[in-house]
Amino acid sequence: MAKRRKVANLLALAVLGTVVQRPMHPYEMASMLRERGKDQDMKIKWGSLYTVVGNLEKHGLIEATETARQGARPERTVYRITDAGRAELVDWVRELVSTPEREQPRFEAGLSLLGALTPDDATALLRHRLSVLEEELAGQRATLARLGAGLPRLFLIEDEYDLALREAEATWVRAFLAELADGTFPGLAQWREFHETGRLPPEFEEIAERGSTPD
Amino acid sequence: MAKRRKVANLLALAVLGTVVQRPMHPYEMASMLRERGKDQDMKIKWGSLYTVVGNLEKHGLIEATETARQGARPERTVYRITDAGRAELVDWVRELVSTPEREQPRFEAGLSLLGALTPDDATALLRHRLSVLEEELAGQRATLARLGAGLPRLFLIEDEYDLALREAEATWVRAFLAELADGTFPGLAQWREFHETGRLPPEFEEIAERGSTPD
DNA sequence: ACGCGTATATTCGTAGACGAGTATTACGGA
DNA sequence: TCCGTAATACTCGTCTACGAATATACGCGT
Repeated sequence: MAKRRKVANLLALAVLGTVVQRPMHPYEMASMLRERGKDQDMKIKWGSLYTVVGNLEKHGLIEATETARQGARPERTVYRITDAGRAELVDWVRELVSTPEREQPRFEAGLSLLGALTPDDATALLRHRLSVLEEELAGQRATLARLGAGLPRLFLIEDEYDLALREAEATWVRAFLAELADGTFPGLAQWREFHETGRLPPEFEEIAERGSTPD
Repeated sequence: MAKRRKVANLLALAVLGTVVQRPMHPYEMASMLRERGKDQDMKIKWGSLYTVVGNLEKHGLIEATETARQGARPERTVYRITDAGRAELVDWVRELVSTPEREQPRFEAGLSLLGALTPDDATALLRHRLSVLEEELAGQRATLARLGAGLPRLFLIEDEYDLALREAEATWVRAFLAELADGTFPGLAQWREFHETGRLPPEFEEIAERGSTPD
């Protein structure tokens, strides 16, 4: 079992990743993260940032250096990474890269309860998802091409990976939609029937009672 | 903006998904979830379960019916879904299905700091990841085939989706590894140099200083 | 030279997530 | 029949995440 990290929040990893470059104060870390677009989705959570920095310090992964004060403002504490911090950073990245981990994406949670919608509703919504997805993909491809011109690939692999996976998602949704649209999806009739009559077709009752994956 | 849910935890969605079938007490919900393998990764978090059930009740999405007591044990409260709960369930699933959302998978976080490892280390770790992934995929394919025989596809789409995405991940990792192995990955020399000399090649210094994605 | 919007920089309170503990019952074997 | 182990069913306390509030500095339009 991966020994659990003293500071588990992924934001802490990002912080270590910035402060390894040069000493910084928290707000500066946030700005650097923001500049890198590391945040676009996960918008900087100020609360967490200071908690996490505090914890990193408590566990000796970073340490305060100067605590300069400018004008009458609260003093900005500048942190520097320690050897332990550097070690933790490498170890953490090694773990993340080497070990696939089952995550629970929200879409999957939705899919697992897709039966709660009517087939027609599900179809319409998936179509919507697909079109948004396609738009976003176009944008991502463009950005990647633009940045790829001036930056080493190494700085962009996360984006390449993200793009690849989202493309796979789009492909999957398209295939699923096709089956729904042309009626070849097996069980479509029963699914529809269930929503019209409000009852499960008899052959499913026992199935619904127990779980669907009796491992 | 998606109005935020009164109860945001995804576990709450799962709970609604079980209790919509018939009234249940918390422990029973957990068992049903476990049976469905909904947990294998996200092992049931007992603490959260009762908090979440409490919150669902507080917001009128479920309500207590009988509070039977057997023997001297603490009374088991049985909950039933309300109309509001049913509405919330459908609305939530609709949202999850219709709207792609940027998530932050752990692997991606690792990739974005891949530069912290040496190319050789990264290669070895990715190979490890790939082999674990392949093994898991074989397992998933087998399970899916086995279950697919006795269950309607609708009950298994999350698994199909998950399989498809993990396959895409494996494919991507394979391609990346190939580039690293045959040395065609651009910037490989500089990456290696950085770890040998401890300094960035001059052409990257300015890049490292500002962010990599000046959106 | 004076507001005023925006960027800088951090603190604090609270809701929620979760691990670990607790207590009872059922069951199977020696 | 007696004990140990597994399953049932929950409670509690801690630790964390995060939103929202706060307060000052700076640039620029008028």
